[in-house]
Amino acid sequence: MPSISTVDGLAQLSFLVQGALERRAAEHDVSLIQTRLLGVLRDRRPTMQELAKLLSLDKSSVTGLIDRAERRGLVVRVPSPTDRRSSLVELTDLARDLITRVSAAFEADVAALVAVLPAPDRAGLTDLVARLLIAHAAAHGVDLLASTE
Amino acid sequence: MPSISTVDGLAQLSFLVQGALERRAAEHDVSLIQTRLLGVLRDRRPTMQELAKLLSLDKSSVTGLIDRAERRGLVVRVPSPTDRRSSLVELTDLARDLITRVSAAFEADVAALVAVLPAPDRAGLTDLVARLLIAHAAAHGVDLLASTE
DNA sequence: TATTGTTATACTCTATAACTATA
DNA sequence: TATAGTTATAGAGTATAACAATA
Repeated sequence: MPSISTVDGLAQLSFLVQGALERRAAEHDVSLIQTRLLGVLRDRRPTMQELAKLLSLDKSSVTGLIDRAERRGLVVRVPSPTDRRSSLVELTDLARDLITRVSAAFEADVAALVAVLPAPDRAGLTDLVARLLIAHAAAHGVDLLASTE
Repeated sequence: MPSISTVDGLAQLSFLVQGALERRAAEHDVSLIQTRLLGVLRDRRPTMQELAKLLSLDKSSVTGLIDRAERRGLVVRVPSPTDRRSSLVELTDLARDLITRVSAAFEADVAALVAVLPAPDRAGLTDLVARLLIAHAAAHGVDLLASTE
């Protein structure tokens, strides 16, 4: 059997998983970053500033990102009630529908990927991955990267 | 303990791994796609056409990608000896140096990530991931996605 | 005729710097 | 003065369509 190092294996797996997400998003004509945006907004209503932090982007990049998403009817800017300089960004129902469908397709992809493993091994994998993520989050603070969707 | 589903866990892990690669590449002013390009060229000297297939890009996108890489001294176009319409693309020594350093830093990142697991668990993870990748490659043909570097 | 690669064009995504309007 | 957000600008990355050169 071809031996794969831990590093190579995780790297290849990450390409596989990201590729699946990108493909499923593309089916609905959204990019990976737009998908991440929608995912982040699923349970938040941040300011542009906060969004920039959440996505690790410059504020001017967020302006463009939200402009395009708003033009497509996926998000709306709501004036902040407490600061007249500031806007809050929130999802539209259209976007909620969209991410629900993208998520479902993506989850099916990943489920199919791991379906080749017998159930006990699958459980073992899930456990090991969870331990990695928990240890990483503990070491680096709550990591934003999360929230696929 | 927070329970994480298999799908969510793999998705989050993939963001973590890709983020590390992207960060390390950025330290040397190369993008993720340029890094993938260099990785693919490490053991190949493909035509533009073949490169497009390997990277899942349109041929016109590859023209631009190679233009920019060539301008930076990372690759060269060599006339094909057998077809005067065609060029072969190959790495320069500069690029080999670059990917060696990016790879080393990235591998250290991933090694640090998995270092929290005891050795036997780490071995178990590697084995499970390898089995996933092998099964996937068998089902989908040799998958190009591979070749992190 | 078909294939290889480039060019023209258009759009997304990103950052830096300068700006406006609040605070 | 400092902060929130936008605009102007520049560049990477991507695709489609039309094209030139070669097969």
